[in-house]
Amino acid sequence: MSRVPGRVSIREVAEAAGVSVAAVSQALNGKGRISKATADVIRQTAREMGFVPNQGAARMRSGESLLLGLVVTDISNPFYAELTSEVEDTAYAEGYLSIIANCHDDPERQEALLQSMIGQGVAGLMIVPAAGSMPQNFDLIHAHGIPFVFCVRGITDERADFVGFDDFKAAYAATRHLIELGHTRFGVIGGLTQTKTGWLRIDGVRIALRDAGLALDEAAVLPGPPTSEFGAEATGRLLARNGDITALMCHNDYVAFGAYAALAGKRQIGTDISVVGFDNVAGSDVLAPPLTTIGLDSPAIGKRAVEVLLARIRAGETVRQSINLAARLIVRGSTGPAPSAGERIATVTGLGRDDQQRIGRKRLSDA
Amino acid sequence: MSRVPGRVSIREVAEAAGVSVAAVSQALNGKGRISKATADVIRQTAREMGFVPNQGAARMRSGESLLLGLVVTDISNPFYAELTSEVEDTAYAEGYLSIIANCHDDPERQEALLQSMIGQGVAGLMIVPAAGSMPQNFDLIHAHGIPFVFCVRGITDERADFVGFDDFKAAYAATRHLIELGHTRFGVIGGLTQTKTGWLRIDGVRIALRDAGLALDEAAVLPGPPTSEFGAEATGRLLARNGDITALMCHNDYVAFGAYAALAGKRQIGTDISVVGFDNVAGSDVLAPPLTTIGLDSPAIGKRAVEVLLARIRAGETVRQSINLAARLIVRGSTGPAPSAGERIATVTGLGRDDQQRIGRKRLSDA
DNA sequence: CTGAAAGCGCTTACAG
DNA sequence: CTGAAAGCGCTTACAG
Repeated sequence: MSRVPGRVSIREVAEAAGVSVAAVSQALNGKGRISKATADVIRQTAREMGFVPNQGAARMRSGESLLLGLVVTDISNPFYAELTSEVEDTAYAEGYLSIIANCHDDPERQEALLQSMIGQGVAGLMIVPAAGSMPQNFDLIHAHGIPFVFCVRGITDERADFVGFDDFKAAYAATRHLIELGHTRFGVIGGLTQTKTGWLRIDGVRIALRDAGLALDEAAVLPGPPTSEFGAEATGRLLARNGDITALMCHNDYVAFGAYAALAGKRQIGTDISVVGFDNVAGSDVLAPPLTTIGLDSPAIGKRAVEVLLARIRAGETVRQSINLAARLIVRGSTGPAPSAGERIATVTGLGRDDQQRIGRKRLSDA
Repeated sequence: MSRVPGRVSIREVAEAAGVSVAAVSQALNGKGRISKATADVIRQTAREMGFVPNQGAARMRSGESLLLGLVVTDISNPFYAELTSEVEDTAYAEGYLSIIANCHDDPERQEALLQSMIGQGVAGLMIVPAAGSMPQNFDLIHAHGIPFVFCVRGITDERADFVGFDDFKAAYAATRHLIELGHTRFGVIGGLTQTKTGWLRIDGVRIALRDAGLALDEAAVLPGPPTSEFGAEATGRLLARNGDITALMCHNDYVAFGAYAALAGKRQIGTDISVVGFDNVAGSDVLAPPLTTIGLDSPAIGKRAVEVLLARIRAGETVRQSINLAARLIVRGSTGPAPSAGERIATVTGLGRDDQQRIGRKRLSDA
């Protein structure tokens, strides 16, 4: 009925080559015992006829799939665009095609997507879990015996692998940097405490201070949404209540953008107060002063996710792993010596702006 | 063998619900004559059992597919990331899943991808053809009766639809802008003349000048690769041979970046010489001076491509269409009055840098 | 309104 | 080394 006239089946190839369909299947897949001569004839015939095996039929019979699924928040976000691109490249190199989709942080859409991907027969799934996802949102995948790996955002789900960044270590390193510049009074803004990422980043600051014999004033910790609006508001509150802080750790760069706005005309960033962001988003390097931040290597996440997934698909049951790639501190003009530290160091910037632009998207080294 | 234990088939649902497999199929697809009562029981049973229909099997029998394929140059390129994201969103809204892949401008990889996608049973394909693609590279798709649409880059292939930008009109508009500023001596650099895009952009300049009663000095037209390296080199040659030009049309922003480098210390951009780019890539708004360029609305391309493809899939054979979306001239500081025009206008910028950043990724209105 | 059966295009034991 | 047949999970005429 909707049978396409042009589509040639394995049977037609078999007839044209004068062999059985089994012979064609074996010749094309290099399996079974077939003489080299017959196999060559068959392959040649298949090529001439424009034969493309129906993978759905093959998958149905053999149970083997050459399809991987990836669900991210939003492909157009540069961070995920890079992750996605690398996932596709890595999967392709291993012979897999990728079904890719946006969930837009909507758990329901995420669930619908996952179900559709299962229906298409994916061999495995990579998921950046939508905000608010619960382990039971992934029951269907598990019931179907499909391996899956969480990326970037962790979910406490012992059935899946995880590949992400070490938020704790990154926050710890950024805090060390500020401590070394002589800062002792810290503020921390942004980050939802119901998320692991939110907690870990705050903990990194807390523990780094403790390890240096300093204490984090818990009144100067203002958790909240990861937005520039919140950043501005929280900074305003901090200035009113804890006006003596000299170091401001922001949950991410957007929160830091808000902090910049709130500090304008009140404090000199990099001199009176040092500000640190997280993510190294586009624009963070062209602020005045450029923002010190944490660079995350999103392609590395994508690559590792595919590797972990394929290992599980191919090896079957193995021990679950949680992989945290190190992030990189990018020191720019927004951090400087604490004002109390008498002497003023001339310039504390990492890469100049020109360097940043030249390095461009692939600016981060693999950790 | 590799039969997954958890996977439940339509037969198991039928047994559990005490009906035939045909009844289950009809109930789940809303086809055939089934009493509402039975259908409800069946649907409930299927849900409880976590039944997910195997689309490969369904496709094999019905010939209907819910899979679309998209091949772009590089998903991590922001332009394609936005296009890709919009394609996925639009396809999802219509019930389709998207297989997405990078071809990295490699025609062989493109062909391999296309073949794999056919094997997976895509209902239609969207392709940004790899540089150097020939119509015969798409014979396989055509032979399989799969509708396809070219995006962004046109290929002279009457079997496919096309959705892209109107390069000619855009170049024409940019040239008009410069003519209105009093420029009469133009240089044009970059763009491969074996590509349609290359020709159309140059033609736009040529015809706009002719329509204004001016002539383009063909000696000041230097086609070449769309890179900043070529931009710098070509600008150097132009300065030596046609030092009197006051307006420089660049094939794209990267070529313009090269022109900036070559002009440094020799001409004041926006005063001595006006420069126009194409694409509004990241960074074009933070140059000194910010670059006047053409903004392309990549999400609009993606959306239209899906619409055109679905129309063909659903309606079967209809007349082929070629859709050119208008681009938008973004006037910034790199274009100003021609130096001969006595009086100097204070500032000629479009959006300020802050506006640009605020508008961000979705900066372009749909044409 | 419902069920039994054929068949979509493959792969895989199983005979020869 | 090669072929005939069963069966993967669906949908669709076709009987009842």
